[in-house]
Amino acid sequence: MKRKPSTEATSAWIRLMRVQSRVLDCVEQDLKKAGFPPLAWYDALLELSRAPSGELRPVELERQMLIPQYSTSRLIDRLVDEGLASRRECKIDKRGQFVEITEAGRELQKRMWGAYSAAIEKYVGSKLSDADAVKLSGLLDRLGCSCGEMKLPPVANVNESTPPR
Amino acid sequence: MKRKPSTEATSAWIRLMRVQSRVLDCVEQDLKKAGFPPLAWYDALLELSRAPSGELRPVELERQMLIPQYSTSRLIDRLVDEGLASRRECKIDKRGQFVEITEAGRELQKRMWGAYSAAIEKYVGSKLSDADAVKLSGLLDRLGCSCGEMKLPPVANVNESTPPR
DNA sequence: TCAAGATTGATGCAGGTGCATCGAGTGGGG
DNA sequence: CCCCACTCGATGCACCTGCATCAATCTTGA
Repeated sequence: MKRKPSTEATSAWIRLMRVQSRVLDCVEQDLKKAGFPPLAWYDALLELSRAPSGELRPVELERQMLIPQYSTSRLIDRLVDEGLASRRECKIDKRGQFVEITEAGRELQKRMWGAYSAAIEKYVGSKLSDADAVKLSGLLDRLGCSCGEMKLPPVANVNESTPPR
Repeated sequence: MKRKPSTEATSAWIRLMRVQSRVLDCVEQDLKKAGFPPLAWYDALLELSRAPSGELRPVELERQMLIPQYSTSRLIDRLVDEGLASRRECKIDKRGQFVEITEAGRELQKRMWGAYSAAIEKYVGSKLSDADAVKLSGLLDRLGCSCGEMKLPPVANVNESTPPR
């Protein structure tokens, strides 16, 4: 009789899986209904817009977003196709390149934040007091910071002008 | 200055997304490395094995698993292809059918639970006290039970003979 | 200096997912 | 009884993902 994971742990696991997939679904649906592209585009545009001169190496973007290399490569393709970013050659390392956000990209990112933040409020903010949100973050951090080893910023300086990291 | 979602809520949202994707990834990887199929197969086999006579209507399975209809249909295809389940006609409603788990299916489900439970312990159980796991479950439930309207069972009666719902 | 190995980014292929739609079958109201 | 609306499950299509691998370039160390 090993009983490896406690019933409590198992229950938390199940809820983690189900709740995030439901909530993510809801948010993505809201964005889509508002005529916006998927969240991944927002994340990429945000990272680019944050970067010193609006440009990043694909490798950097990849590390920020925690997605595989080929996935980054194709996401950039799509952004470029839509005129939201452009590829620029990298003089110092001819293997590499820079990806630079365009004005259209910056603008889309800002417009998306409107719908995105509304969705976060609707599906998360309105369900939890700030104190509970902090508790939840703390518990989640305990899970996150070790199966991989990425660090999220301590507790985030987020407001309407500098959206989420 | 609207500041719709508090920074606390936004931070919780980000962590929810990132942590679950990391943890899920880890668990799926462990299963794959142990030579098992994806978690979705396990979930389906579990639901089938729980059902009164080891069979369910696809529609039921769909509702249990919270996945779209076409997805269920194709998942069943794969299970049947691998001999883990079989389709049986439904006499009372000729549109429908029953899906019945096979012996091979039941056996695979049990073997997978070994690897699966070990992964849950590794990535969740070992990171959280039971009390914290309960807190986490409670907070997650507050998010889950309203963007859709499914109810997870109150807190789960899970042990080594009756794996997670 | 040069070969071996590591890093960057792209891509062919197989498979999975979402969307729309279809055909078969049911069932309820006129 | 029949027609219309609905439910059940399957499927064609486009797209997206993971995996393996590639070519180009950089770096290292003998």
